[in-house]
Amino acid sequence: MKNDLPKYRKTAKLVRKNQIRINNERRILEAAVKIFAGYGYQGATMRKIAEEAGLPKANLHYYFQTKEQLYRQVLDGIFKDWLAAANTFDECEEPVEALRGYIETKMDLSRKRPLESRIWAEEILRGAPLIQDQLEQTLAAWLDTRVKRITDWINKGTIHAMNPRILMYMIWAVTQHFADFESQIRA
Amino acid sequence: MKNDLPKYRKTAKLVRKNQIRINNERRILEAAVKIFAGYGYQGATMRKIAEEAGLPKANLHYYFQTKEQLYRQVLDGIFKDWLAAANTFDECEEPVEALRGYIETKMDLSRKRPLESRIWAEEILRGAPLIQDQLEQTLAAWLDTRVKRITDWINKGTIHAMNPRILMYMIWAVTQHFADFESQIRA
DNA sequence: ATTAATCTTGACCGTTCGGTCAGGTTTATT
DNA sequence: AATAAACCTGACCGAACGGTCAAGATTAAT
Repeated sequence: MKNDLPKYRKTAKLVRKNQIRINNERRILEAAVKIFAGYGYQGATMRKIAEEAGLPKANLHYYFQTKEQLYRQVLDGIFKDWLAAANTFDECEEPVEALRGYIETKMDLSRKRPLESRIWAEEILRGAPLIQDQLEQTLAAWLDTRVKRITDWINKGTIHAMNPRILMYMIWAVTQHFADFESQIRA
Repeated sequence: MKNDLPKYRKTAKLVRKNQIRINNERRILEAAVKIFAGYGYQGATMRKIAEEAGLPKANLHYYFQTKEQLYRQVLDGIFKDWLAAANTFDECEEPVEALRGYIETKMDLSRKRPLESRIWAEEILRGAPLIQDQLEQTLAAWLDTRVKRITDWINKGTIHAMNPRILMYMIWAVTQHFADFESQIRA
């Protein structure tokens, strides 16, 4: 009895209580995306990110202990989006539609979030020094199921025989690179 | 008469005279390629390059005044090689052979010189901040002649109708990205 | 109203960065 | 042999880096 009201209020308060934290972390992460995309990991500085976020530098370190941790969280967000987009590959039965859907979704993602795409590309280019484990585990499994699917298509004669893994890499390469270079291609 | 011998000797001496300079500049450039490829422009330091070259840091600054100048020379070398490879596009009359030859040469180059390819990719990814002008001039002209060629093929019906510029970009993207990501693809 | 927890921040720290320079050594020229 | 030119380098510099911290301000809980 005594607990019900406090409990209810406590929950409500908790939502509001974290508002400052949530808000500031978002601001910092958004600023971090811009700066990391524009300067790369090494070129980006905590000062620039703080300036972009409109907060004192020491405040960034209150929410994210180190530059590397901040960068990791940025990468995490990108990785989740990328994986989600990749799932469109499973929605279609026919190879043409599945591939087209996947490519379009991936291109869309890169176009709509060019900054994140750039950060991602740089991290991969540098050999994914910070997310190698995560990438190897998640990506290997993800790739395997798609490779199996393509193999099935080949066996059924729906598409020409080819190394399915190579096909996936080609699609990956084309979309990623296209997205990254699009702004320059325009010019 | 009096001049002949001295002149001859002078030339011979000049060749030998510059040996030290030529040798050291080569050593430094080779070290710079390794370090720039491994750490990126910002991540690379003159100390690391000096260590890799086995020379004191101050010595690098004797031959290359600034880090940026050293980096520019590295880029210059890569650009020249890349352009030379690109000329294989002109050697064949038939589209299939021309394209295949170009792609193969470019892939070969990327495979044989993965470090340079990486540096190049990173520079492009960052928006070519240091070689934009050079790139725009040389590349635009280079692209134009190839685009004309592809257009001719299309008009003759030798290949399917498509945006020739897009075709070039796709080939470029695939080969470049493939080369850059190959080591990871292997793993 | 008081206490506790969270948030904020200017000032500061040790380290490393790119770059400089004086003065010595080696190599080329006469 | 003497002079000049090119080369070498340890020691040093100011600036900027990532990160810390104490002490105050704000917000939440009792």
